[in-house]
Amino acid sequence: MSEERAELLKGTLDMLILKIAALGPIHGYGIAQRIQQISRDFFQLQQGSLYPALHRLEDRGWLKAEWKVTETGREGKFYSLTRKGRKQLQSEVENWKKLTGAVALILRTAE
Amino acid sequence: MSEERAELLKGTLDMLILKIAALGPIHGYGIAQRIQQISRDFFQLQQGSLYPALHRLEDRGWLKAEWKVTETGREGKFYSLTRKGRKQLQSEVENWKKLTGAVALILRTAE
DNA sequence: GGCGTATAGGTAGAATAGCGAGGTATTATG
DNA sequence: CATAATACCTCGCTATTCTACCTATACGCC
Repeated sequence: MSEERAELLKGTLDMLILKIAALGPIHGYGIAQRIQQISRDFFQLQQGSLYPALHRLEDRGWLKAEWKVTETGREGKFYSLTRKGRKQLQSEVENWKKLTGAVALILRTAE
Repeated sequence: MSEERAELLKGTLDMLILKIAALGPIHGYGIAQRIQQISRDFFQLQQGSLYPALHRLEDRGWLKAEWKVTETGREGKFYSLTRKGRKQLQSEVENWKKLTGAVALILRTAE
């Protein structure tokens, strides 16, 4: 019954991954670490969510991947945004702002 | 290919319904209308989402329902928050703030 | 040398949410 | 009398996320 569950990300995952990848080529494992660090441990991205998401984004033509060697000397799949991915990120951010704005309107409603 | 799709609510639906119901007993159809109005048409709650959600919230003991007659003279199922529902709403709002805060941190990250 | 941990990749199956499409019935309006 | 709006509902599909697994390599430590 201990409620220490790892906080989940409701549909924002794609946007967050695209945003991190937009900062420069980065491998999957690194994306998860970055998201966790920047969010101050709020988001704890599971590998079972991470990798399927990366493949999904690649399939949709928003990310492209390239195998390279990391600083730590192992093989890693480095992802970067395509032009389509950059557009997608823009539109997702825009929609996110509208959505949070709409939610705020409702939450602000007084009794 | 016209992109006039009805905007969706990513996991915020329960919170929004609870919030509207917290304003006073209201029937399902009215909840959908209110959400749409207050959000300035951003959220267009479909009935196929609405009613299953209401039943879900009732099953979990967050809403209680009562049949009454509406102002327009028909039968309607009026929902109001239980004590548990009030707690749930509080915690969902709190979590929502944390989540949007965490997302903001990541989106704010400069190139 | 051997062991554990962190790093790096992945899959499979289950649960869940939301949506589209369909249905019923009543009241109001032209 | 037909249509729109109100009010309730269900079924089946899809997409997303999670849990639980699996593999392999590099590094530090005993």
